[in-house]
Amino acid sequence: MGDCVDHCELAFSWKNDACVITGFDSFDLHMTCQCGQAFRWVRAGDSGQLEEGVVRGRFLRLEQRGAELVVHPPADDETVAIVADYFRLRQSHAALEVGIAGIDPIMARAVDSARGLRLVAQEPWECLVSYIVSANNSVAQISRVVENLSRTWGRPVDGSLRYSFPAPNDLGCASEADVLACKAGFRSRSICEAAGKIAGGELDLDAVVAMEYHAAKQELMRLRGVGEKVADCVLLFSMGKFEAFPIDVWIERAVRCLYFGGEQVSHREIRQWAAASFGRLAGYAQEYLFAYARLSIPGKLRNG
DNA sequence: AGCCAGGACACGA
DNA sequence: TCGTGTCATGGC
Repeated sequence: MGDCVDHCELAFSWKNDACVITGFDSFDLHMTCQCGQAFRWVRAGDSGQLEEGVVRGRFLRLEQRGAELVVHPPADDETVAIVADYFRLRQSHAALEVGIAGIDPIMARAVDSARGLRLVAQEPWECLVSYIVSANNSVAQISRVVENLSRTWGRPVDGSLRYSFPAPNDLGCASEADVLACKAGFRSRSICEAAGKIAGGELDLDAVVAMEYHAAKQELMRLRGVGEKVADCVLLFSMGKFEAFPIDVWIERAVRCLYFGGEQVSHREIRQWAAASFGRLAGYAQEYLFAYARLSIPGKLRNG
């Protein structure tokens, strides 16, 4: 069930320059875009029905109508392909959710609280910078900084007022003071160093993608500002390493309260427990737990 | 005013 | 290998 085999046969039909995608199973566009794994999606439209974002240098304007996903113009073949790929629409997600919900009653509740939540296939470089920025930061602030970086060094994206996320080369030309002006704070130095190392070929993200999970994690952690948690997020959200189990304050709280009776648990213990409990699906389990924990703000999960 | 936010790092024991 | 203070920045 975690083999990421494509199961869903998608159908595409064009109406009025928009493309309607059907054929996918369990999928919730807003849940997926707003859960805090990616930072460039904006809810738009009169009733907040749209999700607008920039992926691979293209402006995407999406709307879900039940079992239909509408790609608003421009919906050329490449754009539609990017959408299907980004949200992994060919993957049978319903089957995966059944598998996760079947692990234990807590996971059943977690899946139920966020059904249709997908792990998107982000671009590694953008994801890396986003999660360097995430250190001791809030989702709203991370989005702001990523948007500032794009506006400052990215390229204008056709059909929108948005900008592409700058390539390592483009960001590599920036001074630390320039990055600081984007409100990146104490993470500015880490961003500049990462851009320099990747632009200079000292670290090859394509090579990291090809590595086995643990080796890939060690490689990413060579970068300043990249510890275990950030590395796991990059591996999970942009490199298809679904055994990654990022542990942040929310996950620690959720695991401690829901599984360890409120007793203190070290990150090392949580990692071992997650690997033993969820195996290759750890990343998906983590994302449902994260959504479940954040949904129960403020404090249902606090202190046992 | 003080604490928290999808932490990492240097330091000391 | 473990805890602790610190790092910008903004919201509550």
